[in-house]
Amino acid sequence: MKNAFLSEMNSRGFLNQCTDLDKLERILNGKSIKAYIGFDSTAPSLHVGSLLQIMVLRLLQKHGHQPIVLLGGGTTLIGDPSGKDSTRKFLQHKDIKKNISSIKKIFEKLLPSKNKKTKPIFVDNYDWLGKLKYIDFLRDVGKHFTINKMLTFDSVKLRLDREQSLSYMEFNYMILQAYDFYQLFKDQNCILQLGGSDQWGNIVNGVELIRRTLQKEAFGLTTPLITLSTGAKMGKTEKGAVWLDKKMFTPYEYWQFWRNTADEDVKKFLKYFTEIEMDQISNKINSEKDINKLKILLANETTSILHGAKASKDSQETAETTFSKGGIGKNIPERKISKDSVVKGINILDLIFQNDLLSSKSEARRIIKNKGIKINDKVIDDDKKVVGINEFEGKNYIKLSVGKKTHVKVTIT
RNA sequence: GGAGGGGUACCAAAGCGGUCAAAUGGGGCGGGCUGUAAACCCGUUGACUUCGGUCUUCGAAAGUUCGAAUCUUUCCCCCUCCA
Repeated sequence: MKNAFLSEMNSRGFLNQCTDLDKLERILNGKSIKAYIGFDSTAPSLHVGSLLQIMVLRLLQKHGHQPIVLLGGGTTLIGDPSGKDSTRKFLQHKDIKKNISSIKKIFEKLLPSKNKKTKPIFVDNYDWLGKLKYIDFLRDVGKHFTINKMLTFDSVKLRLDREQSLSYMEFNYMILQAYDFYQLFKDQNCILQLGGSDQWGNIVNGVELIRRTLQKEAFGLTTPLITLSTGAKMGKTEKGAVWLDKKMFTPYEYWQFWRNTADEDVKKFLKYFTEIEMDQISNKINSEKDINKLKILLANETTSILHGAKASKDSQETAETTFSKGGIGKNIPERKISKDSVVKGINILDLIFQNDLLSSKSEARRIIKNKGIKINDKVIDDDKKVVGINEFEGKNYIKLSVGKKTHVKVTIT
């Protein structure tokens, strides 16, 4: 592959399917293009599940092309049935708008905007979808879609095969997404739509719509679906989603998430989620025998991309202090406790519960029984334990641990 | 429209008048081993508790009964077959 962008896409493992790779390559060799990816606005933040797409946009910028970030104010009102078993909850337009504005902030951190030629363009498809007239739309756009074909798309077929209901509203999703591409092609001269492999059907529909209505060629390219070695989907942990917004998921937690990558996934993730040059990655993989060092590298790089170099370094230091030295790192989540309660003494269950470390006292009791609760690394084996000034050992804080990985610093105020 | 089957905890699925806070499996959580992996092993998995118990839960509501996830009635939802 001669084109630098596509060849890096390829070597990083980002290429899944393309409508016409050879032709796209010829075009990319000749000029800079605009490409777009659409993002759902169902939540106030994106989570790591969208990170691969963002990495692709960064790569696009690195090679001199301009990304268009489509935040689906219109399509989120409808809900993409791709890969979903059931209709998701109905969102209100005002909530979607709020989501869009906070998601946008994340993109502003992740996509550099200094270079005029590659700075990201943000669009909201509500701007055009919201204005559509039903009859006109059916005549102009709807006539290009046959039900016969729509029924063959996975997003629809899977639902029907499993006999899960698919509303007429959702059934229209793919047409709206196709129309988005058409719109961006016409208005912005955007010739490429990127997306995850589950978006293939939606993307192809857009390419075809453009061909039929404008007699022009547009391209679609998808990235593979990432699955973890455990078979689970990326981005969700048992404790919830791994959010990119630091208010919802702190840099330290984010660092920990990557640090805890399964052995089998580390090399793959270095390619996907860091921007270390490919030859350096292979060097490191070959020379580094300690897989934990590679995990730290992964955590450092990913955290640095999202939260900045300092946050990444702090997180690493915190992890080192906390896990290797058994101390309290500076980025460890902090909790406050009033001087009063310390003097009076506070029951261990209340202490845990009040600090939101566990969702119930029963759970805390159980864990105490299993020797999972520690104060300053000493196991607490009595659920009636009263924590008082003694536990503070002359300092104004203690380390309170639940299990091996959750540690908080409780400070007297 | 007709005939049948079903809705049980995070998920799947058993229970079909008391011994049911509900078998079993998965998942989760805690511990052990290790490397803040994986695999494996042990424990645990509704809430509150003075550890005696108490309270809330088997689609929803009402009822029968000393006692209901289990029986009755009505309602809501899902599925299969026929038209």
